[in-house]
Amino acid sequence: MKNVLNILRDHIRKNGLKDTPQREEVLSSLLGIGGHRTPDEIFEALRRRSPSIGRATVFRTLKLLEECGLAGKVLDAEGRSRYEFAHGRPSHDHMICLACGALIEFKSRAIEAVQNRAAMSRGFRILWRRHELFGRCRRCAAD
Amino acid sequence: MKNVLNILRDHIRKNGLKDTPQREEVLSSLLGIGGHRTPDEIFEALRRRSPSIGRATVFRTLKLLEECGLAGKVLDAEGRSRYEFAHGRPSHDHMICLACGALIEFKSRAIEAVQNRAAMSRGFRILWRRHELFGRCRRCAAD
DNA sequence: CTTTCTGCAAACTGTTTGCAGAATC
DNA sequence: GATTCTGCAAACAGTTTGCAGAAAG
Repeated sequence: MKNVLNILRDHIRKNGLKDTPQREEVLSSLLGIGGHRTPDEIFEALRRRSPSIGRATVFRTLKLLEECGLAGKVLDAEGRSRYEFAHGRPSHDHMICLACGALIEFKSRAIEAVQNRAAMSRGFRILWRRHELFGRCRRCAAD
Repeated sequence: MKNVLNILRDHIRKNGLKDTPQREEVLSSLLGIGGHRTPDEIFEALRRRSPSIGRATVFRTLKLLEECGLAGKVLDAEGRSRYEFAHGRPSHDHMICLACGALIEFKSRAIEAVQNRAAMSRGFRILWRRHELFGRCRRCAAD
């Protein structure tokens, strides 16, 4: 937790930005509630502790966290963005249950290898990936 | 072309819907302009031939085409939806150039195999997939 | 002649932006 | 003190919906 905060603070200092309580609160909220959250979920969670926080600040801060690698963005089945805490976590893919909304992470070296090979052969340089499987999780599989 | 129209007509009849010129025009426009298009691009293209067409009709019809398997939806880098003509085409993945917006399709049996294996082992049933690589295409690779 | 469809405008959702005052450096 | 940040409200983009009249079956 301390080191994560420091990553944020370093990024802020290096870029001549300002260290504000709101920015640290958004980060700790993202860390605290865990999982894959919409900006609004994070906003509502924060609002309980700091009722004066604004929705725009949450959006702006999540973008900032994304820039310094502390947060990752996933698009859910409807194209809404969801953020997850991302630092130090290997890149991973998602299975998204259309029935209950569960987000299951998985990772596969094999997929990355194939991605890299496909990109290479077309002269394409990958900057980031979106790999999401939509369907039904084990619990919802029995319709 | 004839057979594609018939797929649409069959779907319409089977579901007690009505066959309208607008619906056939949206389909032929999607076919005609090709590629991956936003609803608005299709709307504007159609408007040149049929100035009275409404934006809502295009949205409603694209959803209809998706239901009968004639159109597929991809989310672009910003999360906007783009449609492509889909009938009879094997499922495929996309590389999206962040510099010029080019959409490159590719397909890999290996990726599908890994996807299926990963899903299977977690009791997950895949209904559809989203697999998009974002980066720079060959032409834009030299920054 | 019943039901569905269209085009329009208004509503809605998720996100961004302009601004005046507050906080940080 | 200069600059950045916040919270608010308004703006915005993409998409959906309610409705009255038009078209299809």
